[in-house]
Amino acid sequence: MDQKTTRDPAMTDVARLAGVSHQTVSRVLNDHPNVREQTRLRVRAAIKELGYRPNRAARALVTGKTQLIGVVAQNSTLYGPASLLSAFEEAAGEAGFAVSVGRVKVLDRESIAAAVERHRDQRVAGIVVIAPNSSAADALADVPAELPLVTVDGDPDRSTPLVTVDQGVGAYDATTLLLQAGHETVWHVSGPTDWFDAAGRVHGWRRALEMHNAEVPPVMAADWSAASGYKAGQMLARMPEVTAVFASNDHLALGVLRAMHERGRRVPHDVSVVGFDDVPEAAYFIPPLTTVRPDFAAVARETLGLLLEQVSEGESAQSRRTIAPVLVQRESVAPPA
Amino acid sequence: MDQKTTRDPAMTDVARLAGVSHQTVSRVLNDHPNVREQTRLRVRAAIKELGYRPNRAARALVTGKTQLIGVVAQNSTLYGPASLLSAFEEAAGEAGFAVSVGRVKVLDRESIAAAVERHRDQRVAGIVVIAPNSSAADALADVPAELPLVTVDGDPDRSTPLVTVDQGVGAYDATTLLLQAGHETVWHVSGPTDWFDAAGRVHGWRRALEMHNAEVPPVMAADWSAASGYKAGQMLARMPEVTAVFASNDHLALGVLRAMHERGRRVPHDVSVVGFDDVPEAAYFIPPLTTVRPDFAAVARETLGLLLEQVSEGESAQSRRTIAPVLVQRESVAPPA
DNA sequence: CTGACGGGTGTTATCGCTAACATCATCGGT
DNA sequence: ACCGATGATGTTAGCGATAACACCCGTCAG
Repeated sequence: MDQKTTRDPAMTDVARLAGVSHQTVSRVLNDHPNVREQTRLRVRAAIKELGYRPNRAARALVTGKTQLIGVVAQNSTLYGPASLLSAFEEAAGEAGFAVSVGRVKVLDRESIAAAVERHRDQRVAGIVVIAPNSSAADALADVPAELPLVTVDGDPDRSTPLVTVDQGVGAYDATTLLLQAGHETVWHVSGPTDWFDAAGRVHGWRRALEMHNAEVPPVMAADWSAASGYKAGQMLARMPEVTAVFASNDHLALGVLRAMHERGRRVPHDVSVVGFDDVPEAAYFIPPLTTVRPDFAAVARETLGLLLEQVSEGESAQSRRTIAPVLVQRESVAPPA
Repeated sequence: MDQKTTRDPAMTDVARLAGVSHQTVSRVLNDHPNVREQTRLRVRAAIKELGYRPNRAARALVTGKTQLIGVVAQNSTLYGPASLLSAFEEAAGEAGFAVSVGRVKVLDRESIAAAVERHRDQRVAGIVVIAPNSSAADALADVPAELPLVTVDGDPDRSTPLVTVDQGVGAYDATTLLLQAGHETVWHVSGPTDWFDAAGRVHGWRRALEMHNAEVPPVMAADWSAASGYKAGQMLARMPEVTAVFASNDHLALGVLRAMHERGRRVPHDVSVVGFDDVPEAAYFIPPLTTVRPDFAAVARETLGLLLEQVSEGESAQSRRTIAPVLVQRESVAPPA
């Protein structure tokens, strides 16, 4: 009954059952044109009957190509990167590619290089690096040019193919919303300054202020955590002239919200707050947070597209794609009192 | 200068350079004992000089085995699952295995079966399924028995190899802490009842209450979100007899914290609260949250170990490993007023 | 009527590796 | 000095696919 040692059916088994050569089976599998319809059907039936599944290793060996994409990402559970990764895995899966993730503890040159090496060992068709800060971007210099590579959230000033959320536009829109509500100026609690995302948001915020001839207050630098948002919020809450705050992400915004609340400054009645990311909880903050929503699924799709272009055309297209985020208006913004 | 068409060096190239046969190179690579030290060094040098890297496809073809592990996980950004996945990828990477992640939108039988099929197409050495609820666990019946499989966070009542956090112990400890602080009983805000994690925590909580002859209040069922924690918290805040709450995760706890705060019930002076998960922000909640910390890295290690055991021994060990979480005491627990 | 053409199919070589067996020294025991 | 055991290495045969070419057959133009 049990034939444990029975090996999986191979192409020749299918060929024998269908009464054709294995090469014809291969042609059916790869949709070659010159196969009679009747033969095609016979082969298909045999494949089904045997439960045949092509051996990717054999195919990779002869073609020299795999259907694998390597991703290098930091070992973090921050909402943005995690969502992006998740979306990318889904998009790649739908396109018939498997995704191999190489996690890295810190984004330094050495770790990234090692992760890239591991992926090359696997003969991946291409690599995606989520490189949100400059040390990560630096590490990409080591990647051999012939390996298809796309950077996500990387350095906008570099020439590698890059897909990123348009931080500037998102921040500009958020800031403008606050100014148009009537606020004289908008304060900003920023993410870590060596992150491109954070830098881009600072830039967009400043541009909006300048565009409206508003005073540009000093940037409150923080990391991405609610804790640091809270600290920054405590300072802002003490300053009566602060009536509008744009936080670089929703967790920072949460910290600000809390600090304001503790100080008795009501949001949005006394102070308006806007975040960035639209984390799932944002709609349930008190008050529900107006924020900027990046389309991670779109970023993932574009990344995959750019990578596959390089894979098939061989050329490293010096290309860049930017995804505009949308402003999600909820209840944390109002005109100044 | 540019030899684009030059193919990667193969084993025979290394052999030629080292003046040995390709088989000897293979022996060096696989640490076979019968190779003279001097030869070994010569081969190593040649490998280095050529920048040779073994072709995994060729090896997989002849051995019939890959160094790939498939993971099936839900496409979610919940803290627990995301941390677990991240830790697993790291552990597997260190053990020389690549991880291919198959994301699934919903944990139903069909989606999971499809994801498993995709992994089988890739000839993965084994599969890990993060199966936190019963529909996911049901789907595992379809997985062929010969494929090494480990379930994480799965059904404790099933016979598949399983690694999981000891929800019962964690909940028991949390509840006991509150009882020993002097509270008459402890209320519980639970996660979705079809999740094994949530069920296990309910169980541990109830066991602790019964052990101490405390009254068992009705379970407040919620999902995992802060929003639902807030709703449950609003009810609890209105009930003066409620002095202690154990929430099934930190986000729920956050919602409870907020509801209490709004109602003017101070934590921990009037009401004590304990969470579960120890999310990074938990230490910065107001007040810093006492919670239960699962060791995701340990779960990942055990999962990998169990899987590799199956891979190498062929037998599907009917095994189960449980990781005890630790109670992290911060400032959200105090004796009743 | 014939030869060029092209659609449908089979045959053979090959990818880069490991398994299995073959070969050839070297060595210790009697 | 002979012989089998052992160690170090080479030789050969696949693994399961695709690529390249060969082949057979109609069809159609000249």
